[in-house]
Amino acid sequence: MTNDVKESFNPDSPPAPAALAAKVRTLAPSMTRSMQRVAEAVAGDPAGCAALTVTGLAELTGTSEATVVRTARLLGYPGYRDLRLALAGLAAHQQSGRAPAVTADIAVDDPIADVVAKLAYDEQQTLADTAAGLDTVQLGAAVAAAATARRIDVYGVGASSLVGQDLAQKLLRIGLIAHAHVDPHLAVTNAVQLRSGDVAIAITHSGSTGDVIEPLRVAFDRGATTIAITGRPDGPVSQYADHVLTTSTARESELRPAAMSSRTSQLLVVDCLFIGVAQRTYETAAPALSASYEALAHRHTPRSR
Amino acid sequence: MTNDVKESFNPDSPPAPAALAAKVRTLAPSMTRSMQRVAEAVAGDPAGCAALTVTGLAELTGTSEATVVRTARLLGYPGYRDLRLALAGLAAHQQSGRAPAVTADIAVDDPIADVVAKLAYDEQQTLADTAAGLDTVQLGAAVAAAATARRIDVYGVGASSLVGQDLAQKLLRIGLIAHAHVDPHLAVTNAVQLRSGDVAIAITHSGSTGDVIEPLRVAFDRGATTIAITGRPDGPVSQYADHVLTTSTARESELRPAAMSSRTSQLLVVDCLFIGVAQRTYETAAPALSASYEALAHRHTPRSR
DNA sequence: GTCACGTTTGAAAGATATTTTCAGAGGTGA
DNA sequence: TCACCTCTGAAAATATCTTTCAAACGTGAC
Repeated sequence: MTNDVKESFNPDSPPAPAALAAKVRTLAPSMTRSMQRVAEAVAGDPAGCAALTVTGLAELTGTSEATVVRTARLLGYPGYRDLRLALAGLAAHQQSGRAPAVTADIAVDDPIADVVAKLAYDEQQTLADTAAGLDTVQLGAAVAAAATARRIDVYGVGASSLVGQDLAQKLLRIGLIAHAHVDPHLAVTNAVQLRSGDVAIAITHSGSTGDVIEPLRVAFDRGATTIAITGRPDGPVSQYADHVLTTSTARESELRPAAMSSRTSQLLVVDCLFIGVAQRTYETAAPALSASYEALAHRHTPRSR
Repeated sequence: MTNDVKESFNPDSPPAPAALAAKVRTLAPSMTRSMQRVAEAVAGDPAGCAALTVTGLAELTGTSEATVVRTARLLGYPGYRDLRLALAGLAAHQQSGRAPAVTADIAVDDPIADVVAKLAYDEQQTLADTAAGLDTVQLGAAVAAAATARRIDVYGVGASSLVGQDLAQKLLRIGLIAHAHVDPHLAVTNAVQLRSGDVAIAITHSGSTGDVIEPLRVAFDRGATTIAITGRPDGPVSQYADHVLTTSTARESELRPAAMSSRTSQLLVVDCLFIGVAQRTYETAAPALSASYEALAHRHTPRSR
């Protein structure tokens, strides 16, 4: 049989979802005049009909409830109620098939709803790209180093600084000694203290942020295990990194600076790193996490309910 | 005849097409026990529930018809009939897209590659849920207020503080006067300065973080336009918010605290807010953005290769 | 502990929607 | 023209959904 339903590439129809129009055409000749009017309305605007009661559809088609029910029966449903459910499904199906035009850049005059859709789509894309491009061997090595580190220093400036703080905050929560450095001078000063068994993590999208490379270089020279989280694995920062974790570089637009999407990518990498460490230190991490929840609980006012 | 084909991307907030699962999670905490049972059944097996009458679903969940109707109302539908139609749509929707393979929670003994895949998937899901559940009208109003604000104060503590800093950082970049407050005492002290024409933004996942609610309340009392970004739109924080932007509540596990996925959701909302504001202030925002790029350029060492 | 009060809940009444029934309208061929 | 059949919709019957209301439950105050 040759189904040439052109609206969807998925003509799959176990009960009778998308093949409704075809069914109407097939059965139309065996219908009476009134029933044809109903069937026509149903096939022409499934979504609209799904919103109508049996009485409403009868009025719309200038027929009676009885006729509507008869038509539903002829189309293979137990009654109008079930036809209506099928129509609702069909409507949703059609709407989803309508390819969302979210691949375009965000423009100045985009309505706010489009901004939300495009942004969410882009971020999802960034996540997928990052996950696909992440070297799990490098990640595993980084996790191993961090899980057993005496102390962990994180360097990041600008947008990356927040990512670094996020990482340090979480590592602290599971009982590790982690610190995020924002001030480049203090970062270098502290890096001097590092030695073998310590871990230094530099976060920079461009891979060439001097303020971040410098402390990492010092840590590297001191014998610490160094990790770079960067979108440019071939950049200068990698020179001083034992392990390089690559973030993806999403497309940017005038309204959406690179810092925005790189942050999403960086956060995913950082979260993976964190969870990996939490797994390895589960014995101590789990109680530490519970403890921090409880400590916070009293800071929340009781809910209204 | 009047065909009212609704083909806008995000028709309106009351009926939720695919965002149902997210909506259930968001609203679940504010539900009573019986209603939670119903909501759980609905979210767990939309297709199955779509086949049930109100009586059937009441029996299945061991509750009464009244409770089922109440739940449907809470989820934003006029009654059970409409919820059922939406469920039918959702079921059809789900059937078209194949079931994802990475729905399991992250376990302690997952290999690192699985962690990456699951985490990325969860985050993507969180983004989709957030985008679907975001009220664009509220967002638009928030954007309008922020774009014309004399000054913008952002409150957030803990994980949300980083989100707040991110927002403030970006708004500063396009020439707005924005400040992220981390210290609750200073936040209140500063909130006293606010007045009509100013904007205060509180970020709290739980919706009941006293340290964040307090400054927002003060700002609200002073006549500033207040915005709450929260996962609990029915929480105490909303009392003092002119506009509530809802973040989605993703499932959490022992290794993946709620703070982690809420952060993703919050960042998306914040980014949408930012871009909305950037659109509205494009004349000044665009040059400001370019200027900040150039100012940063010399901080990057020329790349190797 | 006990009481008062607000919340939650389901049984049953009430309102709608759907299905069935049935009698008349409309058509067709002798 | 008439007998006969099909088609049709009004209205009754049934199913489904919604609302009401009082009892059960939980919670905080005393």
